[in-house]
Amino acid sequence: MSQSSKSPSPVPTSADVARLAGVSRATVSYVLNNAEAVRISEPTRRKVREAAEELGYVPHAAARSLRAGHTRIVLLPTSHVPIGPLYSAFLNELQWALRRLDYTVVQYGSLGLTGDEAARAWAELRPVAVISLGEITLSAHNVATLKRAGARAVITLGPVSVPGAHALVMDQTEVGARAAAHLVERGHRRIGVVVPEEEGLELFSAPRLAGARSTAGAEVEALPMAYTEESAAALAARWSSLGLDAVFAYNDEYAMLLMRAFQDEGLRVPEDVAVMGADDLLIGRLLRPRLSTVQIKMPTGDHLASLVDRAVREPSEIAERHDLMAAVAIRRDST
Amino acid sequence: MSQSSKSPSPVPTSADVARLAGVSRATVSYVLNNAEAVRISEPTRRKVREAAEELGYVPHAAARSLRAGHTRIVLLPTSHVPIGPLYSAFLNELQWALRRLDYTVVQYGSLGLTGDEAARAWAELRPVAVISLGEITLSAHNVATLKRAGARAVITLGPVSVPGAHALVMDQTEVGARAAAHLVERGHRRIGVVVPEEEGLELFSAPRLAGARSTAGAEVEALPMAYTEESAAALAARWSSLGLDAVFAYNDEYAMLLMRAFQDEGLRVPEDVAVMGADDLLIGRLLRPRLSTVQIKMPTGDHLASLVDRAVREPSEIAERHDLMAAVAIRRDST
DNA sequence: TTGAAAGCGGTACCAG
DNA sequence: CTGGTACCGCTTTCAA
Repeated sequence: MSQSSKSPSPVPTSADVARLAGVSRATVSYVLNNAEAVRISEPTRRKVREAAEELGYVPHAAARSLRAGHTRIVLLPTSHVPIGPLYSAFLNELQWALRRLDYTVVQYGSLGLTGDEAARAWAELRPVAVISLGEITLSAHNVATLKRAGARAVITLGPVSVPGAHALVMDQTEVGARAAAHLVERGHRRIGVVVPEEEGLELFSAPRLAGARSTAGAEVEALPMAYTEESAAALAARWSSLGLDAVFAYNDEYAMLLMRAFQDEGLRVPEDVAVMGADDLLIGRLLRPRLSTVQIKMPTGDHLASLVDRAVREPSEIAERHDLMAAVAIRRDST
Repeated sequence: MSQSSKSPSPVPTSADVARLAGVSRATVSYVLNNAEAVRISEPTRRKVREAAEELGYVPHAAARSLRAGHTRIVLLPTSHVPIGPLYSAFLNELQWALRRLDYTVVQYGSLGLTGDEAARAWAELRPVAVISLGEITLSAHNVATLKRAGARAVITLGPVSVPGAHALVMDQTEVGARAAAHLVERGHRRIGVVVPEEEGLELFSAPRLAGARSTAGAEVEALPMAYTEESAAALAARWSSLGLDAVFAYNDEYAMLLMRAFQDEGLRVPEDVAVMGADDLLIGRLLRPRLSTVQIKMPTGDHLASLVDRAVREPSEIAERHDLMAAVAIRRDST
C-alpha cells in the first residue's frame, strides 16, 4: 500500500542516464556498448560515462536479450543427489569453462518433474543450449520443444541418445565391463556388483551393473548396499553365504567402506575376496591393500564446453554421437 | 535480409496463440495464467488452450519479468575450487530447497573478477537475492549496487560481515579453535596446522588456522601441503625435524592422506603424533586408528532457503547477523 | 554526430 | 466477457 510510486531509488535505467547526461537513450546505448558503427564525440562519451557512473547504472540483462532475440544461457539440469567427486569436479570444470566462453550457466533443479514439465520450465528461460546428464528422460518431443524455444543445442551426456539431440556418450556400461573383465582375468567367476541404495544413482549404477553382466565368463549378482557402515557390515556378515569370490563395489568410496567391513569381519582381501573400485580416487591408493580400480578418462570441462560452443555456433557441424569416455582397469593390491 | 518474416518456425509467441485461437493477446494471457480477476467463458478457454498446445507455446521468462519488474532469480556465485564434500552437499541441498520455493538458481562463476566487476555482472541479472560464500570480497558499495538493482537480500556466508548485507555467519575460526583446544586438552602443545596449497581454499583454511592460533596453551605452526601423496610424504619425512607433537590436518581428507604418510614413515599415531581432522566424514571412521575430528553442524539447506525466502519477503525482518554453525570435537583413536 | 521511434514478448488497466 | 493499448528497458534502423 505505502509502496508508492515515489520510492526513493527505483532501478536506474538508460533513460535516467540519458536525462542526466543530457542526451538521448540511443546515444547512451552507443557509448556504453562501444558501438563501432557510430562515431560519438569524446565530450559526449565522457558525459554519458560519468552519468552512468554516478547513478550506478547497470543494464538489464533480460531487456537486452529480449530485444536481441536470444540469450547466452546454458541450462544445466541438476539432480539432487551427490554424484561423487569425479563427476562433481567435472561439472564444476564445465561450468567454469562455459563462463569463460561468456555463457551464463543456470543450474536448474528438476526434481520430480516429468520430461514434459521439465522441458517447458527450461524452455521458458530460452536457453541457447541444454546439457542434460540424464536425471530427466527427454523424449524427442521434449527436445523439439526446447529447440523451438530457441535452443541451438540439446546435449545428453547419458548412454541413451534421444532423437534430435546431440548425444555425447559417456557410457557407464564400459566401466562395469572393464571391472568384470579384470576380475575374470584374475581368475574370479562369481562376482558381486554393489548397487547403491541411494536414490538417483541408478543413472550410473544400472549401466555399470549391466556392463558387468555382459562380460563373458562372469556370473554376476547384484548387491544392494547403502553408503553407511551398518549396511556394509550387514553385507559383509552374510558374505560367506553368498558364494561369491569377488566384488565390484560401484566406486572407490563404496569399495573403501566395504573393504573395511570385510576386514572387520575377518575376511582377507584379496585372498578371500577380491575388491574392485572405480573412479581412481586418491583414497584408493591410501588404503591397505591398495585398491584396484577402474580409471575413467573423462573429457575435460574445457573440451565439452568448446564442443557446446561449436554446437551453438554451427548446430549442424557436430556429429550426432560422439564418444567421450574411456575406461581402463588399474590393478593394485586388492584383486 | 532473407530472415524474412515468414521463417517457418520462429519461437511462437502469445500473439501467435491469439491469432490461431481467434482471440486477443490479453485473453490468451488471462487464460494461461488462470487470472482470477477476470471471467472467461469455457469455450474460449478451451480454444486458447488448444491453440497453445498445438503451437507448443511456452511463455518467455525474460519478457514476463521485464514486465513484472522483478525476477525470482537467486544468484549463487561459485568458486572454481572443489570445496569438499560437506559444503558441496550443503550447497546442493540449498539449491534444491530454493527451487522448491520456486526460485531460479543461477550459478555464476566469478573467477578472477574484482568485487566491482562481479557485482555489476550479477546485477545485470536483477537477482532477487545473492548468496555469497565469500569467494569474492564484497564492499559496502558493491552491496549497494546489488540492492539498487533490485536485490532484496544480499547474504554472506563467510565470517566477515559486509555493511548492508545480511551476514549468516558460518565461522570457520571456531573449527580451528575446537581442534586446537582438543589437542591441548589431550596434552599436546606444539601443534602443526595443515594449510592446503590448493588455491581457493584459503576461505576455509585461513580462519581455521587463525582459530587454532588463538587457542590458549597452543603453539601452532602453519604447514603448507598439497592434496597429493608426494606432498604428504615430504611433510612426513621432515616431521621429526619440526619438533611438533600433533597436527590438525585441515579436514578429514587431508588427515587421511597425512596419516598414511606418517604410517609409511614409521611414525605411530597417536603415540608419536596425534592427528585431528575436520568435517566428520564417513572415511574418518573407517581409518585405523579411527580419526578424531571436528564435527561441523551445518544448517540444513531448507533452513537457509527459508531464511532467504523470509529475507526476500520482508527484508527488514531478518537480523543482520545470525549464527548458523556450531563445531564440536569428537575424540576417536587418533588423538 | 545525435535523436525519434519501432519493436522484442508479456501483463494489466480501461473501455466496450 | 473480451479487445485495445500502454508500458517494462534496451537496441537499432532511419532521419535530421
